[in-house]
Amino acid sequence: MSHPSETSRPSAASHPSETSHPSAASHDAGYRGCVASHRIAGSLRAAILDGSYRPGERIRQEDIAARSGASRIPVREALRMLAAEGLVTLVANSGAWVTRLTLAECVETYLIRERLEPLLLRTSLRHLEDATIGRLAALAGEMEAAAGVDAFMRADREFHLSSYEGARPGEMWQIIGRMWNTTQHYRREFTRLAAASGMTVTHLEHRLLLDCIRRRDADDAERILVTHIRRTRLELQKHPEIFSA
Amino acid sequence: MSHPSETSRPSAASHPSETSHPSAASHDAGYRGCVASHRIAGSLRAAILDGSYRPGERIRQEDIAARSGASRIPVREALRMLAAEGLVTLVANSGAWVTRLTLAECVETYLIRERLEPLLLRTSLRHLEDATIGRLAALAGEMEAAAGVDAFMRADREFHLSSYEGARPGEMWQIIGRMWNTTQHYRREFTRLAAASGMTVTHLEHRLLLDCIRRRDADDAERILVTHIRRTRLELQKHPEIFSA
DNA sequence: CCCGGGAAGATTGGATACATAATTGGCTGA
DNA sequence: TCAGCCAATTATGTATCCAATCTTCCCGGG
Repeated sequence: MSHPSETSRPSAASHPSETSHPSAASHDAGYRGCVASHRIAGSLRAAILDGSYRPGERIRQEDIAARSGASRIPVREALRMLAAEGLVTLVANSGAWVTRLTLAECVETYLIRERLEPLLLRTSLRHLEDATIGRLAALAGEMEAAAGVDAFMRADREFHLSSYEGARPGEMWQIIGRMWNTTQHYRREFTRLAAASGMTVTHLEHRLLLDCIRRRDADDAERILVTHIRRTRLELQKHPEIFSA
Repeated sequence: MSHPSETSRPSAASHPSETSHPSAASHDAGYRGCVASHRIAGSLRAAILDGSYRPGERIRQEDIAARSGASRIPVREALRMLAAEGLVTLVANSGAWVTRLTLAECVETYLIRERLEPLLLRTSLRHLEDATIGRLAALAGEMEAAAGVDAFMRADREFHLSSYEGARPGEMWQIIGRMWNTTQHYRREFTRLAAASGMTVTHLEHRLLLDCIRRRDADDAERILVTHIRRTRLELQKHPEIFSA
Protein backbone atom coordinates (compact mmCIF):
# COMPACT_ATOMS: atom_id res chain seq x y z
CA MET A 1 0.00 0.00 0.00
CA SER A 2 2.72 2.40 -0.77
CA HIS A 3 4.82 3.84 -3.48
CA PRO A 4 8.29 3.55 -4.75
CA SER A 5 11.28 2.72 -2.71
CA GLU A 6 12.12 5.84 -0.83
CA THR A 7 8.85 6.55 0.92
CA SER A 8 7.62 3.99 3.39
CA ARG A 9 10.98 2.37 3.72
CA PRO A 10 14.23 4.23 3.94
CA SER A 11 17.08 4.01 1.58
CA ALA A 12 16.59 2.10 -1.59
CA ALA A 13 19.74 0.34 -2.57
CA SER A 14 21.89 1.03 -5.54
CA HIS A 15 21.03 -1.86 -7.78
CA PRO A 16 17.93 -1.48 -9.86
CA SER A 17 16.95 -5.05 -9.13
CA GLU A 18 16.60 -4.20 -5.48
CA THR A 19 13.36 -2.84 -4.27
CA SER A 20 13.22 -1.49 -0.82
CA HIS A 21 14.53 -2.01 2.66
CA PRO A 22 12.71 -2.83 5.85
CA SER A 23 12.36 0.08 8.17
CA ALA A 24 14.43 0.52 11.26
CA ALA A 25 15.79 -2.86 12.17
CA SER A 26 13.44 -4.56 14.52
CA HIS A 27 16.19 -7.05 15.29
CA ASP A 28 13.74 -9.68 16.29
CA ALA A 29 16.11 -12.24 14.97
CA GLY A 30 13.18 -13.42 12.92
CA TYR A 31 9.92 -12.32 11.49
CA ARG A 32 7.93 -9.61 12.99
CA GLY A 33 4.24 -9.56 12.42
CA CYS A 34 1.40 -11.87 13.26
CA VAL A 35 2.30 -15.06 11.46
CA ALA A 36 1.68 -18.50 12.85
CA SER A 37 5.35 -19.22 13.38
CA HIS A 38 5.57 -16.21 15.63
CA ARG A 39 2.60 -17.28 17.72
CA ILE A 40 4.03 -20.74 18.13
CA ALA A 41 7.44 -19.39 19.02
CA GLY A 42 5.86 -17.15 21.60
CA SER A 43 3.92 -19.86 23.34
CA LEU A 44 6.88 -22.22 23.27
CA ARG A 45 9.14 -19.52 24.67
CA ALA A 46 6.71 -18.85 27.46
CA ALA A 47 6.42 -22.55 28.20
CA ILE A 48 10.18 -22.93 28.44
CA LEU A 49 10.60 -19.84 30.59
CA ASP A 50 7.91 -20.74 33.08
CA GLY A 51 9.33 -24.20 33.48
CA SER A 52 6.68 -26.21 31.65
CA TYR A 53 9.51 -27.57 29.55
CA ARG A 54 12.66 -28.50 31.39
CA PRO A 55 16.23 -28.32 30.08
CA GLY A 56 17.14 -31.44 28.16
CA GLU A 57 13.55 -32.25 27.40
CA ARG A 58 12.87 -33.19 23.83
CA ILE A 59 10.55 -31.11 21.69
CA ARG A 60 8.76 -33.02 18.97
CA GLN A 61 7.63 -31.07 15.95
CA GLU A 62 4.43 -33.01 15.51
CA ASP A 63 3.45 -32.57 19.14
CA ILE A 64 3.73 -28.83 18.86
CA ALA A 65 2.05 -28.83 15.47
CA ALA A 66 -0.90 -30.81 16.77
CA ARG A 67 -1.15 -28.70 19.89
CA SER A 68 -1.12 -25.42 18.00
CA GLY A 69 -3.34 -26.60 15.20
CA ALA A 70 -0.80 -25.88 12.50
CA SER A 71 1.39 -27.97 10.28
CA ARG A 72 5.00 -28.77 11.01
CA ILE A 73 6.45 -26.03 8.87
CA PRO A 74 5.63 -23.04 11.06
CA VAL A 75 6.73 -25.18 14.00
CA ARG A 76 10.11 -25.61 12.38
CA GLU A 77 10.37 -21.90 11.81
CA ALA A 78 9.47 -21.30 15.43
CA LEU A 79 12.07 -23.80 16.59
CA ARG A 80 14.66 -22.00 14.54
CA MET A 81 13.72 -18.71 16.14
CA LEU A 82 14.08 -20.22 19.57
CA ALA A 83 17.34 -21.83 18.54
CA ALA A 84 18.55 -18.39 17.53
CA GLU A 85 17.69 -17.20 21.00
CA GLY A 86 19.52 -20.12 22.51
CA LEU A 87 16.42 -21.55 24.15
CA VAL A 88 16.39 -24.76 22.15
CA THR A 89 19.14 -26.79 20.57
CA LEU A 90 18.62 -28.28 17.13
CA VAL A 91 20.48 -31.27 15.78
CA ALA A 92 20.21 -32.20 12.13
CA ASN A 93 18.13 -35.27 11.41
CA SER A 94 17.60 -35.74 15.08
CA GLY A 95 15.38 -33.16 16.63
CA ALA A 96 15.08 -30.32 19.08
CA TRP A 97 15.78 -30.18 22.79
CA VAL A 98 15.35 -27.48 25.36
CA THR A 99 18.86 -26.13 25.73
CA ARG A 100 20.68 -27.46 28.73
CA LEU A 101 23.57 -25.43 30.07
CA THR A 102 26.60 -26.80 31.79
CA LEU A 103 27.98 -24.99 34.80
CA ALA A 104 30.82 -23.68 32.63
CA GLU A 105 28.41 -22.30 30.04
CA CYS A 106 26.31 -20.66 32.70
CA VAL A 107 29.39 -19.11 34.25
CA GLU A 108 30.43 -17.81 30.85
CA THR A 109 27.03 -16.20 30.49
CA TYR A 110 27.48 -14.47 33.81
CA LEU A 111 30.96 -13.27 32.80
CA ILE A 112 29.47 -11.71 29.69
CA ARG A 113 26.70 -10.14 31.72
CA GLU A 114 29.28 -8.66 34.08
CA ARG A 115 30.77 -6.78 31.18
CA LEU A 116 27.68 -5.89 29.17
CA GLU A 117 24.95 -5.09 31.65
CA PRO A 118 26.88 -2.26 33.27
CA LEU A 119 27.34 -0.75 29.83
CA LEU A 120 23.66 -1.08 29.06
CA LEU A 121 22.73 0.42 32.40
CA ARG A 122 25.04 3.37 31.72
CA THR A 123 23.40 3.90 28.35
CA SER A 124 19.96 3.61 29.88
CA LEU A 125 20.58 5.89 32.84
CA ARG A 126 20.56 9.08 30.79
CA HIS A 127 17.04 8.52 29.50
CA LEU A 128 15.46 6.62 32.35
CA GLU A 129 12.17 8.21 33.34
CA ASP A 130 11.32 9.05 36.92
CA ALA A 131 8.21 6.90 36.74
CA THR A 132 10.36 3.91 35.86
CA ILE A 133 12.63 4.60 38.80
CA GLY A 134 9.58 4.64 41.02
CA ARG A 135 8.61 1.29 39.61
CA LEU A 136 12.09 -0.02 40.42
CA ALA A 137 11.63 0.98 44.04
CA ALA A 138 8.33 -0.86 44.17
CA LEU A 139 9.95 -3.94 42.67
CA ALA A 140 12.77 -3.85 45.22
CA GLY A 141 10.10 -3.91 47.88
CA GLU A 142 8.30 -6.76 46.16
CA MET A 143 11.46 -8.82 46.15
CA GLU A 144 12.03 -8.23 49.84
CA ALA A 145 8.47 -9.23 50.59
CA ALA A 146 8.28 -12.04 48.07
CA ALA A 147 6.76 -15.17 49.49
CA GLY A 148 7.71 -17.71 46.85
CA VAL A 149 10.49 -18.23 44.39
CA ASP A 150 8.35 -17.36 41.39
CA ALA A 151 7.29 -14.03 42.81
CA PHE A 152 10.91 -13.13 43.49
CA MET A 153 11.99 -14.24 40.03
CA ARG A 154 9.37 -12.11 38.33
CA ALA A 155 10.23 -9.03 40.34
CA ASP A 156 13.96 -9.55 39.95
CA ARG A 157 13.67 -9.93 36.21
CA GLU A 158 11.47 -6.91 35.82
CA PHE A 159 13.69 -4.87 38.15
CA HIS A 160 16.83 -5.41 36.14
CA LEU A 161 15.29 -5.32 32.70
CA SER A 162 13.31 -2.20 33.54
CA SER A 163 16.49 -0.49 34.63
CA TYR A 164 17.63 -0.86 31.01
CA GLU A 165 14.48 0.64 29.62
CA GLY A 166 16.13 3.95 28.87
CA ALA A 167 18.39 2.32 26.33
CA ARG A 168 17.07 2.08 22.82
CA PRO A 169 16.30 -1.48 21.82
CA GLY A 170 19.28 -2.79 19.95
CA GLU A 171 21.93 -5.44 19.78
CA MET A 172 22.88 -5.08 23.43
CA TRP A 173 19.37 -5.30 24.71
CA GLN A 174 18.81 -8.38 22.63
CA ILE A 175 21.95 -10.17 23.79
CA ILE A 176 21.20 -9.49 27.41
CA GLY A 177 17.56 -10.43 27.12
CA ARG A 178 18.60 -13.69 25.54
CA MET A 179 20.93 -14.43 28.42
CA TRP A 180 18.25 -13.79 30.98
CA ASN A 181 16.11 -16.27 29.07
CA THR A 182 18.65 -19.03 28.64
CA THR A 183 19.63 -18.92 32.29
CA GLN A 184 16.10 -18.58 33.60
CA HIS A 185 15.79 -22.20 34.67
CA TYR A 186 19.10 -22.21 36.51
CA ARG A 187 18.41 -18.92 38.23
CA ARG A 188 15.16 -20.43 39.44
CA GLU A 189 16.90 -23.46 40.89
CA PHE A 190 19.59 -21.28 42.39
CA THR A 191 17.05 -18.94 43.90
CA ARG A 192 15.35 -21.92 45.48
CA LEU A 193 18.59 -22.77 47.25
CA ALA A 194 19.55 -19.22 48.07
CA ALA A 195 16.15 -18.38 49.50
CA ALA A 196 16.75 -20.94 52.23
CA SER A 197 19.86 -19.24 53.56
CA GLY A 198 18.44 -15.75 53.22
CA MET A 199 19.03 -13.15 50.56
CA THR A 200 19.82 -10.08 52.61
CA VAL A 201 22.93 -9.25 50.59
CA THR A 202 20.97 -9.45 47.37
CA HIS A 203 18.39 -7.05 48.71
CA LEU A 204 21.10 -4.67 49.89
CA GLU A 205 22.68 -4.68 46.45
CA HIS A 206 19.34 -3.93 44.83
CA ARG A 207 18.73 -1.03 47.20
CA LEU A 208 22.22 0.28 46.59
CA LEU A 209 21.81 -0.03 42.84
CA LEU A 210 18.51 1.79 43.07
CA ASP A 211 20.21 4.60 44.93
CA CYS A 212 22.87 4.96 42.24
CA ILE A 213 20.16 5.04 39.62
CA ARG A 214 18.27 7.72 41.53
CA ARG A 215 21.46 9.77 41.66
CA ARG A 216 22.02 9.05 37.96
CA ASP A 217 25.55 8.05 38.88
CA ALA A 218 26.65 5.77 36.07
CA ASP A 219 30.09 4.99 37.50
CA ASP A 220 28.80 3.83 40.86
CA ALA A 221 25.92 2.02 39.23
CA GLU A 222 28.29 0.08 37.01
CA ARG A 223 30.39 -0.93 40.00
CA ILE A 224 27.45 -2.10 42.05
CA LEU A 225 25.98 -4.00 39.15
CA VAL A 226 29.29 -5.76 38.47
CA THR A 227 29.45 -6.67 42.12
CA HIS A 228 25.90 -7.93 42.07
CA ILE A 229 26.33 -10.15 39.03
CA ARG A 230 29.78 -11.32 40.03
CA ARG A 231 28.71 -12.30 43.51
CA THR A 232 25.78 -14.22 42.12
CA ARG A 233 28.12 -16.01 39.75
CA LEU A 234 30.46 -16.97 42.57
CA GLU A 235 27.54 -18.22 44.66
CA LEU A 236 26.23 -20.15 41.70
CA GLN A 237 29.57 -21.85 41.22
CA LYS A 238 29.21 -23.27 44.71
CA HIS A 239 26.19 -25.25 43.57
CA PRO A 240 27.24 -27.43 40.66
CA GLU A 241 24.55 -29.89 41.63
CA ILE A 242 22.04 -27.62 39.90
CA PHE A 243 23.52 -28.63 36.57
CA SER A 244 23.82 -32.34 37.08
CA ALA A 245 20.13 -32.86 37.69
CA MET B 1 23.88 -45.86 14.82
CA SER B 2 24.31 -46.03 18.51
CA HIS B 3 22.77 -47.42 21.60
CA PRO B 4 20.71 -46.21 24.46
CA SER B 5 20.73 -42.74 25.83
CA GLU B 6 23.78 -42.56 27.99
CA THR B 7 26.46 -43.60 25.56
CA SER B 8 26.89 -41.34 22.59
CA ARG B 9 25.01 -38.53 24.18
CA PRO B 10 25.52 -37.41 27.73
CA SER B 11 22.93 -36.95 30.37
CA ALA B 12 19.58 -38.43 29.73
CA ALA B 13 16.89 -36.26 31.18
CA SER B 14 14.70 -37.05 34.11
CA HIS B 15 11.39 -37.64 32.40
CA PRO B 16 10.90 -41.05 30.91
CA SER B 17 9.26 -39.51 27.88
CA GLU B 18 12.47 -37.74 27.06
CA THR B 19 15.03 -39.57 25.10
CA SER B 20 18.45 -38.08 24.95
CA HIS B 21 20.23 -34.81 24.76
CA PRO B 22 22.50 -33.49 22.07
CA SER B 23 26.13 -33.55 22.99
CA ALA B 24 27.94 -30.49 24.16
CA ALA B 25 26.04 -27.57 22.75
CA SER B 26 27.29 -26.84 19.29
CA HIS B 27 25.59 -23.47 19.55
CA ASP B 28 25.46 -23.18 15.82
CA ALA B 29 22.22 -21.32 16.25
CA GLY B 30 20.87 -23.85 13.83
CA TYR B 31 21.37 -27.29 12.51
CA ARG B 32 24.75 -28.79 12.23
CA GLY B 33 25.35 -31.49 9.73
CA CYS B 34 25.28 -31.72 6.00
CA VAL B 35 21.72 -30.79 5.16
CA ALA B 36 20.78 -28.65 2.23
CA SER B 37 19.69 -25.72 4.36
CA HIS B 38 23.15 -25.63 5.86
CA ARG B 39 24.86 -25.63 2.49
CA ILE B 40 22.64 -22.84 1.27
CA ALA B 41 23.19 -20.81 4.42
CA GLY B 42 26.92 -21.26 4.03
CA SER B 43 27.06 -20.06 0.46
CA LEU B 44 24.74 -17.16 1.19
CA ARG B 45 26.81 -16.17 4.20
CA ALA B 46 29.97 -16.23 2.13
CA ALA B 47 28.32 -14.18 -0.58
CA ILE B 48 27.24 -11.54 1.90
CA LEU B 49 30.60 -11.40 3.61
CA ASP B 50 32.62 -11.06 0.44
CA GLY B 51 30.39 -8.28 -0.78
CA SER B 52 28.53 -10.11 -3.54
CA TYR B 53 25.38 -9.03 -1.78
CA ARG B 54 25.32 -5.50 -0.49
CA PRO B 55 23.46 -4.19 2.56
CA GLY B 56 19.90 -3.34 1.76
CA GLU B 57 19.80 -5.68 -1.20
CA ARG B 58 16.77 -7.87 -1.41
CA ILE B 59 17.12 -11.64 -1.32
CA ARG B 60 14.41 -13.54 -3.15
CA GLN B 61 13.70 -17.06 -2.03
CA GLU B 62 13.09 -18.37 -5.52
CA ASP B 63 16.31 -16.89 -6.84
CA ILE B 64 18.32 -18.69 -4.22
CA ALA B 65 16.30 -21.85 -4.63
CA ALA B 66 16.84 -21.91 -8.38
CA ARG B 67 20.53 -21.10 -8.00
CA SER B 68 21.12 -23.85 -5.45
CA GLY B 69 18.94 -26.40 -7.15
CA ALA B 70 16.72 -26.91 -4.12
CA SER B 71 13.19 -25.95 -3.28
CA ARG B 72 12.26 -22.87 -1.34
CA ILE B 73 11.91 -24.60 1.99
CA PRO B 74 15.58 -25.16 2.75
CA VAL B 75 16.13 -21.62 1.51
CA ARG B 76 13.69 -20.35 4.09
CA GLU B 77 15.49 -22.29 6.78
CA ALA B 78 18.79 -20.87 5.59
CA LEU B 79 17.41 -17.35 5.67
CA ARG B 80 16.28 -17.91 9.21
CA MET B 81 19.75 -19.06 10.20
CA LEU B 82 21.27 -15.97 8.68
CA ALA B 83 18.62 -13.83 10.33
CA ALA B 84 19.65 -15.37 13.63
CA GLU B 85 23.21 -14.31 12.89
CA GLY B 86 22.01 -10.83 12.04
CA LEU B 87 23.20 -11.03 8.45
CA VAL B 88 19.76 -10.75 6.92
CA THR B 89 16.59 -9.07 8.08
CA LEU B 90 13.29 -10.83 7.60
CA VAL B 91 9.95 -9.12 7.40
CA ALA B 92 6.75 -11.13 7.52
CA ASN B 93 4.96 -11.50 4.21
CA SER B 94 7.46 -9.23 2.64
CA GLY B 95 10.83 -10.83 2.24
CA ALA B 96 14.47 -10.84 3.22
CA TRP B 97 17.09 -8.15 2.91
CA VAL B 98 20.77 -8.08 3.65
CA THR B 99 20.90 -6.33 7.00
CA ARG B 100 21.82 -2.70 6.76
CA LEU B 101 23.26 -1.02 9.82
CA THR B 102 22.89 2.58 10.77
CA LEU B 103 25.87 4.44 12.13
CA ALA B 104 24.33 4.25 15.59
CA GLU B 105 23.91 0.48 15.35
CA CYS B 106 27.45 0.03 14.16
CA VAL B 107 28.74 2.17 16.99
CA GLU B 108 26.75 0.11 19.44
CA THR B 109 28.38 -3.01 18.05
CA TYR B 110 31.79 -1.49 18.60
CA LEU B 111 30.86 -0.53 22.17
CA ILE B 112 29.93 -4.13 22.85
CA ARG B 113 33.14 -5.34 21.25
CA GLU B 114 35.10 -2.97 23.47
CA ARG B 115 33.74 -4.75 26.50
CA LEU B 116 33.61 -8.34 25.29
CA GLU B 117 36.66 -8.89 23.14
CA PRO B 118 39.11 -8.03 25.91
CA LEU B 119 37.39 -10.60 28.08
CA LEU B 120 37.57 -13.20 25.36
CA LEU B 121 41.22 -12.41 24.76
CA ARG B 122 41.93 -12.81 28.44
CA THR B 123 40.20 -16.18 28.45
CA SER B 124 42.06 -17.24 25.34
CA LEU B 125 45.49 -16.10 26.45
CA ARG B 126 45.98 -18.90 28.96
CA HIS B 127 45.60 -21.63 26.35
CA LEU B 128 46.94 -19.92 23.26
CA GLU B 129 49.52 -22.11 21.56
CA ASP B 130 52.91 -20.84 20.54
CA ALA B 131 52.26 -21.84 16.95
CA THR B 132 49.20 -19.62 16.91
CA ILE B 133 51.21 -16.71 18.25
CA GLY B 134 53.68 -17.26 15.44
CA ARG B 135 50.81 -17.12 13.01
CA LEU B 136 49.69 -13.84 14.56
CA ALA B 137 53.11 -12.35 13.90
CA ALA B 138 52.94 -13.44 10.28
CA LEU B 139 49.50 -11.89 9.94
CA ALA B 140 50.69 -8.60 11.43
CA GLY B 141 53.33 -8.60 8.72
CA GLU B 142 50.77 -9.42 6.06
CA MET B 143 48.65 -6.47 7.12
CA GLU B 144 51.60 -4.09 6.95
CA ALA B 145 52.47 -5.38 3.51
CA ALA B 146 48.91 -5.70 2.26
CA ALA B 147 48.42 -4.26 -1.19
CA GLY B 148 44.66 -4.11 -1.40
CA VAL B 149 41.79 -3.66 0.97
CA ASP B 150 40.65 -7.27 0.71
CA ALA B 151 44.06 -8.64 1.64
CA PHE B 152 44.17 -6.40 4.69
CA MET B 153 40.64 -7.36 5.69
CA ARG B 154 41.38 -11.04 5.51
CA ALA B 155 44.54 -10.75 7.55
CA ASP B 156 42.96 -8.42 10.10
CA ARG B 157 40.02 -10.74 10.60
CA GLU B 158 42.19 -13.80 10.97
CA PHE B 159 44.57 -11.94 13.28
CA HIS B 160 41.94 -10.99 15.78
CA LEU B 161 39.85 -14.11 15.59
CA SER B 162 42.93 -16.31 15.86
CA SER B 163 43.95 -14.49 18.99
CA TYR B 164 40.74 -15.83 20.54
CA GLU B 165 41.47 -19.37 19.49
CA GLY B 166 42.56 -20.41 22.98
CA ALA B 167 39.07 -19.79 24.29
CA ARG B 168 36.70 -22.69 24.06
CA PRO B 169 33.94 -22.10 21.55
CA GLY B 170 30.96 -20.78 23.42
CA GLU B 171 28.51 -17.97 23.77
CA MET B 172 31.16 -15.28 23.74
CA TRP B 173 32.91 -16.56 20.66
CA GLN B 174 29.58 -16.72 18.89
CA ILE B 175 28.51 -13.20 19.78
CA ILE B 176 31.80 -11.75 18.71
CA GLY B 177 31.97 -13.74 15.51
CA ARG B 178 28.50 -12.53 14.67
CA MET B 179 29.56 -8.94 15.18
CA TRP B 180 32.55 -9.32 12.92
CA ASN B 181 30.17 -10.64 10.30
CA THR B 182 27.47 -8.02 10.57
CA THR B 183 29.98 -5.19 10.42
CA GLN B 184 32.11 -6.73 7.69
CA HIS B 185 30.75 -4.53 4.94
CA TYR B 186 31.21 -1.33 6.89
CA ARG B 187 34.69 -2.25 7.98
CA ARG B 188 35.54 -2.78 4.35
CA GLU B 189 34.26 0.65 3.38
CA PHE B 190 36.02 2.21 6.32
CA THR B 191 39.26 0.45 5.51
CA ARG B 192 39.02 1.81 1.98
CA LEU B 193 38.95 5.31 3.38
CA ALA B 194 41.51 4.73 6.10
CA ALA B 195 43.97 3.11 3.74
CA ALA B 196 44.24 6.38 1.87
CA SER B 197 45.45 8.32 4.88
CA GLY B 198 47.73 5.57 6.10
CA MET B 199 47.24 3.05 8.85
CA THR B 200 50.44 3.34 10.83
CA VAL B 201 48.65 3.63 14.16
CA THR B 202 46.65 0.49 13.42
CA HIS B 203 49.81 -1.43 12.66
CA LEU B 204 51.44 -0.14 15.84
CA GLU B 205 48.47 -1.30 17.88
CA HIS B 206 48.61 -4.72 16.32
CA ARG B 207 52.33 -5.02 17.07
CA LEU B 208 51.76 -3.86 20.61
CA LEU B 209 48.90 -6.29 21.09
CA LEU B 210 51.06 -9.07 19.72
CA ASP B 211 53.74 -8.20 22.25
CA CYS B 212 51.26 -8.38 25.13
CA ILE B 213 50.08 -11.72 23.86
CA ARG B 214 53.65 -13.01 23.65
CA ARG B 215 54.18 -11.93 27.24
CA ARG B 216 50.83 -13.52 28.16
CA ASP B 217 49.98 -10.29 29.90
CA ALA B 218 46.19 -10.27 30.02
CA ASP B 219 45.86 -6.86 31.70
CA ASP B 220 47.99 -5.03 29.16
CA ALA B 221 46.42 -6.96 26.33
CA GLU B 222 42.95 -5.93 27.44
CA ARG B 223 44.00 -2.31 27.59
CA ILE B 224 45.56 -2.30 24.15
CA LEU B 225 42.60 -4.10 22.64
CA VAL B 226 40.16 -1.63 24.16
CA THR B 227 42.25 1.19 22.77
CA HIS B 228 42.35 -0.46 19.37
CA ILE B 229 38.63 -1.02 19.09
CA ARG B 230 37.73 2.31 20.65
CA ARG B 231 40.00 4.28 18.35
CA THR B 232 38.54 2.50 15.36
CA ARG B 233 35.06 3.35 16.57
CA LEU B 234 35.93 7.01 16.96
CA GLU B 235 37.48 7.08 13.49
CA LEU B 236 34.43 5.35 12.09
CA GLN B 237 32.14 7.95 13.62
CA LYS B 238 33.97 10.55 11.56
CA HIS B 239 32.69 8.92 8.39
CA PRO B 240 28.89 8.81 8.57
CA GLU B 241 28.82 8.90 4.77
CA ILE B 242 29.60 5.19 4.80
CA PHE B 243 26.13 4.52 6.13
CA SER B 244 24.14 6.82 3.91
CA ALA B 245 25.24 5.17 0.70
C1' DC C 1 3.25 18.32 -11.95
C1' DC C 2 2.61 15.77 -7.71
C1' DC C 3 -0.10 12.88 -4.70
C1' DG C 4 -3.56 9.29 -3.50
C1' DG C 5 -6.13 5.03 -4.82
C1' DG C 6 -6.89 0.58 -6.98
C1' DA C 7 -6.08 -3.65 -9.67
C1' DA C 8 -2.82 -7.05 -11.66
C1' DG C 9 1.28 -9.48 -10.82
C1' DA C 10 4.73 -11.30 -7.96
C1' DT C 11 6.30 -13.21 -3.64
C1' DT C 12 5.94 -15.10 0.62
C1' DG C 13 3.43 -18.26 4.31
C1' DG C 14 1.42 -22.58 5.03
C1' DA C 15 -0.54 -27.45 4.15
C1' DT C 16 -0.10 -31.93 2.39
C1' DA C 17 2.72 -35.72 0.80
C1' DC C 18 6.88 -38.31 0.15
C1' DA C 19 12.00 -39.63 0.81
C1' DT C 20 15.59 -40.27 4.04
C1' DA C 21 17.93 -40.78 8.33
C1' DA C 22 17.72 -41.97 13.22
C1' DT C 23 15.65 -44.26 17.17
C1' DT C 24 13.66 -48.17 19.43
C1' DG C 25 12.56 -52.67 20.28
C1' DG C 26 13.29 -57.38 19.66
C1' DC C 27 16.11 -61.23 18.26
C1' DT C 28 20.15 -64.08 17.88
C1' DG C 29 24.27 -65.68 19.64
C1' DA C 30 27.89 -66.39 22.95
C1' DT D 1 22.26 -63.18 31.48
C1' DC D 2 24.00 -59.80 28.58
C1' DA D 3 26.24 -57.76 24.54
C1' DG D 4 25.69 -56.87 19.72
C1' DC D 5 23.15 -56.73 15.47
C1' DC D 6 18.97 -56.08 12.54
C1' DA D 7 14.50 -54.56 11.19
C1' DA D 8 10.24 -51.96 12.03
C1' DT D 9 8.86 -47.62 13.54
C1' DT D 10 9.26 -42.97 14.22
C1' DA D 11 10.66 -38.34 13.22
C1' DT D 12 12.97 -35.20 10.49
C1' DG D 13 14.26 -33.01 5.72
C1' DT D 14 12.51 -31.77 1.31
C1' DA D 15 9.39 -31.12 -2.77
C1' DT D 16 5.13 -29.59 -4.71
C1' DC D 17 0.87 -27.06 -4.52
C1' DC D 18 -2.48 -23.52 -2.86
C1' DA D 19 -3.88 -19.30 -0.32
C1' DA D 20 -2.95 -14.81 1.64
C1' DT D 21 -0.32 -10.74 1.50
C1' DC D 22 2.47 -7.34 -0.34
C1' DT D 23 4.60 -4.90 -4.28
C1' DT D 24 4.22 -2.45 -8.39
C1' DC D 25 2.35 -0.16 -12.00
C1' DC D 26 -1.27 2.48 -13.88
C1' DC D 27 -4.87 5.71 -13.53
C1' DG D 28 -7.62 9.57 -11.85
C1' DG D 29 -7.94 13.76 -9.12
C1' DG D 30 -6.22 17.99 -7.02
